[in-house]
Amino acid sequence: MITITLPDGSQRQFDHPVSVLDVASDIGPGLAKAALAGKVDGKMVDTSYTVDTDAELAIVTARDEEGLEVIRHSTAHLLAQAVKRLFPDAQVTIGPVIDDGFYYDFSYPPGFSEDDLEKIEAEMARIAKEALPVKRQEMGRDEAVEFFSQMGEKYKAEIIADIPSDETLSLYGQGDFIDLCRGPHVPDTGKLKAFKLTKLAGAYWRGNSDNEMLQRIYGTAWGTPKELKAHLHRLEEAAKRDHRRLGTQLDLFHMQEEAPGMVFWHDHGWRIWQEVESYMRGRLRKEGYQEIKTPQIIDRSLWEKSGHWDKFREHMFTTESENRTYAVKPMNCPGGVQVFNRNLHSYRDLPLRIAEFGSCHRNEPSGALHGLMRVRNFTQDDAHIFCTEDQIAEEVARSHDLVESIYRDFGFDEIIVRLSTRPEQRVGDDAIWDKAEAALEAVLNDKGVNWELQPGEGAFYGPKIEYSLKDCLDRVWQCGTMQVDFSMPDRLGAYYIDESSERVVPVMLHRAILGSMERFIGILIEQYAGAMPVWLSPLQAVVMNITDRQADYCEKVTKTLESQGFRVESDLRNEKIGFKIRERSLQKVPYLLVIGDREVENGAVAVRQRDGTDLGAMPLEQFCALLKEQVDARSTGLEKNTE
RNA sequence: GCCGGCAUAGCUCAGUUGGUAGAGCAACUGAUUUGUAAUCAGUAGGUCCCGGGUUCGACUCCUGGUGCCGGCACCA
Repeated sequence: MITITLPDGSQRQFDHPVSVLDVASDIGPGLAKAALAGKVDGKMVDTSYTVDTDAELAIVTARDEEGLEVIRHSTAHLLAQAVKRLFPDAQVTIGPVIDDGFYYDFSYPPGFSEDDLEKIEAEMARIAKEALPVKRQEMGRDEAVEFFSQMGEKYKAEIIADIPSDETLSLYGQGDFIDLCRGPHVPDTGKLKAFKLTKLAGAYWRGNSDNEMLQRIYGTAWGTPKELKAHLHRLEEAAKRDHRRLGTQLDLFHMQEEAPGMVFWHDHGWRIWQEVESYMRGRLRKEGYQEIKTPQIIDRSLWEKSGHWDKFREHMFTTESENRTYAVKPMNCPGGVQVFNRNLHSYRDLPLRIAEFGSCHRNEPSGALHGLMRVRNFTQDDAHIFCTEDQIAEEVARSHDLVESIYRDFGFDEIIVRLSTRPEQRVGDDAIWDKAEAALEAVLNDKGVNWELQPGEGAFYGPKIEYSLKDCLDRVWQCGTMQVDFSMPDRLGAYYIDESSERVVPVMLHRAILGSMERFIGILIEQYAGAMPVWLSPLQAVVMNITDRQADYCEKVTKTLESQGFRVESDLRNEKIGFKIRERSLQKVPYLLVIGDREVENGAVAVRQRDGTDLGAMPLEQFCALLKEQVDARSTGLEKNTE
């Protein structure tokens, strides 16, 4: 007797071993049809899997997150099968599930074109219609290597050869196609009916740029056509928040061919920048930072000392003059250390926190550039904290709190925190790295932060904590960073005098909170879809008259608001009020003040909020107070975004 | 840098098999003085990304660049 316990706690008895599908059928024909896989005692299995002991079982359908994963994984196989049918010379490699979909990498030297995607997708639909049963079989490692080698699939064979020899592997076959896979998979290809190939890209074999470039095909897959459609619609909506599109629409900035990866900030964009910068400056002052400014171009010798010349020379902009070579600074730390070195420091001065809004130039690979997110000229809200080893934990903790508090002010709740540890190429011995990594990890754990480890991703001089945010398409961008550096101060001759009058090399913490001003503003724009919170809005209110009769009064209102430090404009054009409101709404101005004869008479302003809400007429003083409250609170949640 | 795409007016885009370009919005001018998301009329605006080539003729075809977009690699 076998007892199967279902998720709702109910039990079913069988006097013989049963497959997942049997159980589903036993429950009902609808479920049997919807069954994509099963979960037996927490483990995902095929519907054909046989249960021969008492177990907990859940039938997995397209409604479950796991079901969607199965669909996506199976659709990747479907893609591979279609490609093999149409391009027999293509070799398969790997095809994992990713957010909302999957991809599959093929080796196909002639390369695919965009047109090929359509053909492949059509072939996939055909195979799905054939409803080919998907069958699992097992094989020993060596046997599997032999199997795929004979098929001419050398990439598959190579992958399998890396698996320990005593492992048994599973293979999944459907019609004329077979692939190595852990599974589970849908019972037959007919279960796949809502997918779309989305993009074609190159990707290096095993992620290494020394290797061959493969052809990667991305796709998305869902349980129903309706879900697929909704997903595509979400992508369209997200594209409307793209900071590059909004940058043009809202006249914030532009870029042009003559200065690739560099930004021309327009008045409104620059107002956002200045507001962000002055806010940061205020926070830093309170945290006991000094602020400095260092030269844009510095002799090569300093970069040689710091080690950057050796490692990053290819990516530095250089210039020659009178037989000397200079580099446009790619980072601020060597300059910052010069300021530190200019004075003799006592241990009593530490920690010494020195900030700089430093404009850096890096000749990034052309393919890396991406709007404001990845540029060649960016300004870091950089700082270097010189301290003793004992002070590291405290300083890292303080910076961490500062990051969290500042991100909150900007309206970000979801921060991705990662710890990147020693890379292969590095300076400093392992004992030092041990200490530095432990220090960072300890702070994150103390703070109860949910963080993720990125082994080997640290800087060449030290490990780092990275604080990342997501853009409108959920792409992750690193913003803040905290790096422990035991090497640079020594290389650049920094020291302080300790209690016994000895010279000691300080530890240097590199940290940025926003990271790059450009990137952070890019993310802000996408976060708010261009409707910046009042305190950051380039224009906080526009005063508009209905007829010429109210022009003087409008000017007076504007002057009053300006004198209180608000960013305000009059719109006295001879246009209908509806037209002005439309235009300014599209500009996402938070408050529109409509002035007609009634308002003039009562010394009032009629206030319309960005989301369309009419707050009605109120005395000017009351509006001033409202605006002030918004600015002070850095309120972000008041309104919903409007298109 | 690598793979795949794209590049036409300030912006968003049309442009059929090669016959020297068009719309909407914006801009400018005039009329209109208007109460919460588009008043009407007129005018002007282009080295069709840049350089070579094929052709009687190239926005269109070929070729070499540049930039941008989507990925990969990179990211001090």
